[in-house]
Amino acid sequence: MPPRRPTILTIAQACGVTDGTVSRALRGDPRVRAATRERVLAAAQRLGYRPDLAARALKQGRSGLIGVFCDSGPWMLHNGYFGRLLAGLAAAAEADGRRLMLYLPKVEARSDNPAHDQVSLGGLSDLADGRVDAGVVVGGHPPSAADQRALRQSGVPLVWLSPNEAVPGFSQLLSGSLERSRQAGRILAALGHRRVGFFGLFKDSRFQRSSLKGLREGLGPGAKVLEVALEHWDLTDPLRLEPLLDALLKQSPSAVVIANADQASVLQDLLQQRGVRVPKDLSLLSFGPRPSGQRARQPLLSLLDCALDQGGALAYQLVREGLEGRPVRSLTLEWSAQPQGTTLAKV
Amino acid sequence: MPPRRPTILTIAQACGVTDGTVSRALRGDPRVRAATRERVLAAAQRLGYRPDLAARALKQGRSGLIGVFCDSGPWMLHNGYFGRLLAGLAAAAEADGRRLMLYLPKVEARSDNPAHDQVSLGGLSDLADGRVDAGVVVGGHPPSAADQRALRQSGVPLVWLSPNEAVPGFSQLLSGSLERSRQAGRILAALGHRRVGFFGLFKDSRFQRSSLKGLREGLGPGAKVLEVALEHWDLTDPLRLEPLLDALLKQSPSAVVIANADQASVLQDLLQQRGVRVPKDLSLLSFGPRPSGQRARQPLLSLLDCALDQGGALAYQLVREGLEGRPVRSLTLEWSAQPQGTTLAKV
DNA sequence: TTGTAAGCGTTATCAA
DNA sequence: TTGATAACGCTTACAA
Repeated sequence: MPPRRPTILTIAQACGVTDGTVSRALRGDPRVRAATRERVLAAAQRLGYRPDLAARALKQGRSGLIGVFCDSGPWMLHNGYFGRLLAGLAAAAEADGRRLMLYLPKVEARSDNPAHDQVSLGGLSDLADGRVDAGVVVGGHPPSAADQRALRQSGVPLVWLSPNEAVPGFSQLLSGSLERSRQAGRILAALGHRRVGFFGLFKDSRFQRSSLKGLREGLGPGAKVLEVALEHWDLTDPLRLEPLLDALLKQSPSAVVIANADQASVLQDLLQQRGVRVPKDLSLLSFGPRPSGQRARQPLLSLLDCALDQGGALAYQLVREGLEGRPVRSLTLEWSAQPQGTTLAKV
Repeated sequence: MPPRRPTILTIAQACGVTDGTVSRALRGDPRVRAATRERVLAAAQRLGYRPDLAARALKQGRSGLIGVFCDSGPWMLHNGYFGRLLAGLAAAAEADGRRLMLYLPKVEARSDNPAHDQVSLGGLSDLADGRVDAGVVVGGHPPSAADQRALRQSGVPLVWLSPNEAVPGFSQLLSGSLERSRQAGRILAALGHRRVGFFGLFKDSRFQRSSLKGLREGLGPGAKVLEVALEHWDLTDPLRLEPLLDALLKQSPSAVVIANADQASVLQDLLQQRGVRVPKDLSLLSFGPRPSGQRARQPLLSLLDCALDQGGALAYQLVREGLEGRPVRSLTLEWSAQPQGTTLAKV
């Protein structure tokens, strides 16, 4: 048996005081004699005491933990977009004395213990398990009515980090797909482009619809938008992209807007293989931080950028507001007006 | 005031039984009458009861949480290597009914509350705050003696995910930089390469030393290894890489081994700009999963791959062993023997 | 300035 | 089969 870790009572006995006094001394309460405080601190040091934050959380009713639910699995952690957002969120939380707890949807149901589902459904409403003070939901799936009810009832303030869904009653950080696409449209219109391809994701998804809407608005009347919708999360598989690209090229666009920057890299390579010169024959414009492996590309992919670290901090700001009981509200990520890169040309 | 969330006692009163009985009913204890159980379950359902896992953890002495300490900050989350490893770890933990809690080193010290440091040092030994059953440390910094002592004393089993450090007394998942470099050397030797450049990181770091050692062993006697050491974590900045690359090229290697695959992408671009034909003039070999934006490259970067998701699962395996009190041990990541890609040629 | 004691929500032991 | 009761480690009125 390993010796149990020292508690506040261990120290109390070592110092000949009671646990209440030790607690006060450790927390810097002024109502304790200087000599006593020193004895207590010395003993704590000597015994290697570390406060049990779980017990403290139970007593105080708050844990200092923020739950993060990644609704489409762990791959989000190393995704260029969500990963950066999460990193920003984590940094902001940590700087404010809170930590992140990860909740992932359950891949396979564990049915070995019949009571287990009562404990952990492995779903969104796990955020109401009493361990976190607030939650952040990252991803696009709209929550089920039951989950929404459970979470609303639990009183845990939630922030949604969704592409574009509007979840009533919760704070949200919207990705701004409408606004950024509108900006892209304006930039291309100014260069004279009238036939513009759009490489997006999932036909008729909210993301796709708002992107197309923004692009059309930005381009202005009379312009033609050629839609491509990849029906799969694997955005960079050349085998999936090639037929879509070839179909798009047949419609001879003068520019292509690509929702994902990693995907844009792959398309650059496919275009080169086809002898399509960028930006002479075709202009390219994409979004997001430049993929790290792409920084020496010639020509350099033009991007509308977004400070995703700051986006994460913004999400944390909403979390704080929720914890303070302030009313819910929505923020939208800001995308830079100037596309940096060299894959844009006049038509 | 929002109504407090229902507890086990709320249910007990609603059903006219005691809290003990409710607890038993909910947890599937056979020593409870079927009729009672049904009444309890119905009430739990109706009231929207969710067990407070924090309280349960306090009582049972284990929380089902694994602490993850990222020793060089949140950027690790979206790093191609660590991010994937973490994702694998998270998935394995979740499948086993445990969740991950993130610990990041504190960016700036909070000195507003003098007692705060007693509570949260923002360092490695925070893993002993009583909230996690075990910890995973990801990164290369060797732990301070004080941290090691604190953690050993706390009894929290720890697994180190380090490039190559050996931390005595703790389980480790080593990256296998020695073995993979040896494999790379053998492959190049078989193709006749005798002058091989190595693009690594931090001169005289353990990582660098073991990589060079493995490469030399694999190449065999008489071969010449030309070392390049980037002295910065920003691996893909073209401005930093260009002078190093030019210096290397002056020594006319016939092949270059590049430790990081993102970096290799940038180097591919820089080589193309310099008119160096790959693999005709220079063979390239790197490690790790192919960066997603690079999948349509011609020629395709040759890589020794490693299933990092499985690596994460392996790390979780070590965590489990620690929780079960089994002795500590070290595992090493396995790198595939066959380099996939087309940037290798005979000399 | 310190001690006492209640309680956070749960589980577990012992009686009944 | 159920009820009382004592923890788990900590905080915090209230009393002394």
